[in-house]
Amino acid sequence: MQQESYHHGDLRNALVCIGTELLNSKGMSSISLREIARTIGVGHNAPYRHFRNKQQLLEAIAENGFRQLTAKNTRLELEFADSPENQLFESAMHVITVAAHEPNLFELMFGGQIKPADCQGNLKQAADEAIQSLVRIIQNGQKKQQFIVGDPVKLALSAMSMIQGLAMMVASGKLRPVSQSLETAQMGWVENPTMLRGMVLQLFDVFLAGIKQK
Amino acid sequence: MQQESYHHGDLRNALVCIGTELLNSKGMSSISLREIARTIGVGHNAPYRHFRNKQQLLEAIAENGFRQLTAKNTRLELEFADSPENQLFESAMHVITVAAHEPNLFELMFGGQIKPADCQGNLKQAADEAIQSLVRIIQNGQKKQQFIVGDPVKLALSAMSMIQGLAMMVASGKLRPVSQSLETAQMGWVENPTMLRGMVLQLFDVFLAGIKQK
DNA sequence: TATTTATGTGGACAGTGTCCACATGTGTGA
DNA sequence: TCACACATGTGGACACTGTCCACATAAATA
Repeated sequence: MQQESYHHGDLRNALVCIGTELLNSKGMSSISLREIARTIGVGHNAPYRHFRNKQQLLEAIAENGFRQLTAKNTRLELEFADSPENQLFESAMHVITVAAHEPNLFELMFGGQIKPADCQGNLKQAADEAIQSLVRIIQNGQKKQQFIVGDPVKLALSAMSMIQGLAMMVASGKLRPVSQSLETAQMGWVENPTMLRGMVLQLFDVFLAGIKQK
Repeated sequence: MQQESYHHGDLRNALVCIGTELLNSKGMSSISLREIARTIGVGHNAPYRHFRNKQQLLEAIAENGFRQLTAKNTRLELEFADSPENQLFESAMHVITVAAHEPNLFELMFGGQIKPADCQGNLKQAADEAIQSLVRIIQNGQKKQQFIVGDPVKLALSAMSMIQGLAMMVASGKLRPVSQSLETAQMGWVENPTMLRGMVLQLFDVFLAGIKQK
């Protein structure tokens, strides 16, 4: 399985791949370039042949994440071609699922560690494409007169805020589905996917009520 | 100004205070216990007399942040006693302002570094109080029949999602106010407070449309 | 006043990101 | 085919980090 040659052959990819795994298992604050290299079985300096520094590797990992979001949204457009509302909900659900299953990747992508505006090139482009794929979903809804008229970018940003907010609370473990009374309102964890989906549906309804064409 | 005595006198407070400053200026990933200690002018081990480890100091900083949010919300209830809608908007605006001015503190509070559910004691309590102060604002609106009926906790979570999402995008520099067409839709920075407020107002409208009593 | 307790100090250790000089392959032009 | 440039990987070094330890000092207490 392991090739013993001096040159790895596909180290850049391996770094992003193992980096993502380690990010998810060890967490944002304790991930280290050296451990990634060690895991791959390569010297602690090899990564520097492919990335200028640790930050650049993190950016590559995030870029990868954004591309997957875009791809998912594009697939959803086809899968729910007749219902932009479903496209929007499933898109949200997907982001939230990522937030629940890979909270550290989610935080890397949408947290402060990485500022797409600050870095030119691939990362910024990937992030822009992700937001544009959401704008397209909004436009689908407007064309079918299911969503209110208005600047689709603003609606998309609004939707994205809602989605991000939910995802963020899920990712950071601050949301709990069952909370009947004021006294027990608290931040907590969502135990299983079914509950998660139901909860998201409920909260999403409030947002949809604001965006739906009457 | 500086007392030269062996004992600092109020080191715990100084750690939280200077820690917050350094967090905001240096950023989440490059803040260090040793530099905080150095800045205060105390040995690199002194902090360990007040916090078990770095994580606990970070939690104390976050706790402080949550308490300030709660205090702000309580003040807003009085200031806009006749308009829960204003209470809600100004509360959101405040969170978003914190996100814009102290993005690192914001990220510490709402990011994955800290999980209130995991830590008992003061931090969890402070975080719960913050969310409950928002629930109270929602209830104010329901009492005045300005907001739709329904579980106030769910509405508050929904509002919080919206607010968090906006704040997150602002904090991480992924939001830009001017983006007319699909082609130019991108993540960018918000240049000034006036624009920020206007933009938040617009996006918030979508959410309010869903929560307002008709 | 004597002693316990709270608080601060310095040294040590393993681990980190990043720089450097050097080693080893791989591909290219003569 | 061969010499050589270039891409890629290695090990050593450095400053810095979080955390542990034993020790020092001040404050509180008996």
